[in-house]
Amino acid sequence: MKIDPDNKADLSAQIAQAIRDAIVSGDMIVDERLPSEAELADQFNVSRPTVREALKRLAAQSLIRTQRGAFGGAFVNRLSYEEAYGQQITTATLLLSMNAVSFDVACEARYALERACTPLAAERRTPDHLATMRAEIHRQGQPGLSDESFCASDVTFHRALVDAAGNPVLSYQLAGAVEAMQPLMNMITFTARSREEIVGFHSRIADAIEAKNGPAAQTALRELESYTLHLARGVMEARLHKSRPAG
Amino acid sequence: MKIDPDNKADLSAQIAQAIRDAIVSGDMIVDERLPSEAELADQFNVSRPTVREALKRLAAQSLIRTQRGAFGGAFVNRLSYEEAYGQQITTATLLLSMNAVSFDVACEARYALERACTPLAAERRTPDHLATMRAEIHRQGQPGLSDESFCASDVTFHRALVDAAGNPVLSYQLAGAVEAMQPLMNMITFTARSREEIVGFHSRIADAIEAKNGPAAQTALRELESYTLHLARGVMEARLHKSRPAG
DNA sequence: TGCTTTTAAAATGTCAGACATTTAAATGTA
DNA sequence: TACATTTAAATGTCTGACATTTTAAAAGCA
Repeated sequence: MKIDPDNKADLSAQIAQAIRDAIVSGDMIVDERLPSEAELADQFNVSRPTVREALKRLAAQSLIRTQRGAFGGAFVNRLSYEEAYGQQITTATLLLSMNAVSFDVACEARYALERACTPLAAERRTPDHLATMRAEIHRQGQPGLSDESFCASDVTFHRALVDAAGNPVLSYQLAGAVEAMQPLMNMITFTARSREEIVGFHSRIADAIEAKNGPAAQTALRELESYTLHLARGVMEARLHKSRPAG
Repeated sequence: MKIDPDNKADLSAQIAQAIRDAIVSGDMIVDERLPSEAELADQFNVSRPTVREALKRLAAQSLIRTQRGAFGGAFVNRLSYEEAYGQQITTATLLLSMNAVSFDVACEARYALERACTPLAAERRTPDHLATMRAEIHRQGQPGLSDESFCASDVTFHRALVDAAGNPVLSYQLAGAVEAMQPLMNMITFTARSREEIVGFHSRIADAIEAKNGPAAQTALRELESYTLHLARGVMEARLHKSRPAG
């Protein structure tokens, strides 16, 4: 594990990259302990603060975890699905907000991914998944539910649908797309009428999944996508008129 | 922007979180300059090295970039798709290798996501996308191509397919799944016969996309998935027998 | 001997201050 | 005016120190 002395980039970045490579390539295995900060500083011929900056970079990516005390140190971290979800969501959220991805594009991606899960979900769904979906549908029908809670319930419903596919990689991939869209969804104020419609779609989806009818679920999802887009466009238009009252 | 003095966690982690929140929530906008390290140190009542560790954490997530010199400093970074791809790929690769996701699961996820793109790709593909796909198919037919190059070409082909959908969010989502699987794919040694078959599937997919026939492309993808799984199982089995020659 | 308490050591976490390097603006000069 | 020089502000790095946490070993005691 060496660094290029001619490189102009930050030493801490180079060191982080060297260690990252060692981890990703499998040279360092899960739970293996890295040399202490002092030892790393010696190895790379840098000071301890520089090494620490490098380690913090890796910690930010959940590649390592640190433990204080004697026989503590930095250890290669087993990346859990939870941590991966978190990073995925942060990245997706930023990507959506900063690149000003349109609602249409995000919506399209989300439902396309979700439809990819439905055939598997229809095949493999457990009573647990169905129960979660039914419970959320029930909650969504409650009057007095805030828009935020309605959206949160919506997310839970769709996650249950995705999880029903029984493929953690798909769940991980979709977590970002679905959760990153939540702020955008929250901007939509759901009238009683639109909630009723959405609950209808959800019921159709749950029914289809229960009946192991993948294509029916896909059709319902497709219609839900159209409806969501329709709602969003209404909101955008209203906002546009509001900001230009003369036009 | 404040931190909890009673919190036991690393100060640098808390500071990073505070700044991250400010960025994600939109309190700090793209290209806005953060206070200098010295000023941040004052604000948070910590030393400069601690602030620096926090900033390195954010830099590792591409949330900020730093610039040296007068009027330099840390700036809120516009997360580019390229950077997001990179992080996505690193995370997905680790997730696959560390959690020992089976080839079957990864394969299933990849093709499910890819099939989600095909209807859009069939609708929107440009001559450019078709040309890329054809070029890669041609390359894959060349004798003397190494397995690594064959796999790389395979990745390029599938990325072109995904990009043809014209939805950057989908492209981003899939980059991880497809590229993270490459090391696993590289383990498979492709015989002349299997290459021929794969090229056949690829041609069918390209033809279907060109003909704007989404369902046909999906069918071909489904068969390609089965075939890939078949090849992989053969390799796994051979490896198993090799490691237990007595059995 | 066996258990509990104390102690010491090793590691990370934090701080202070200094110097090096880079960069762009401000200044001076032909 | 155009170019070279200076200067100031910021990050990058180093040294050395102290604080805190944690564990293992040593010491003390029944």
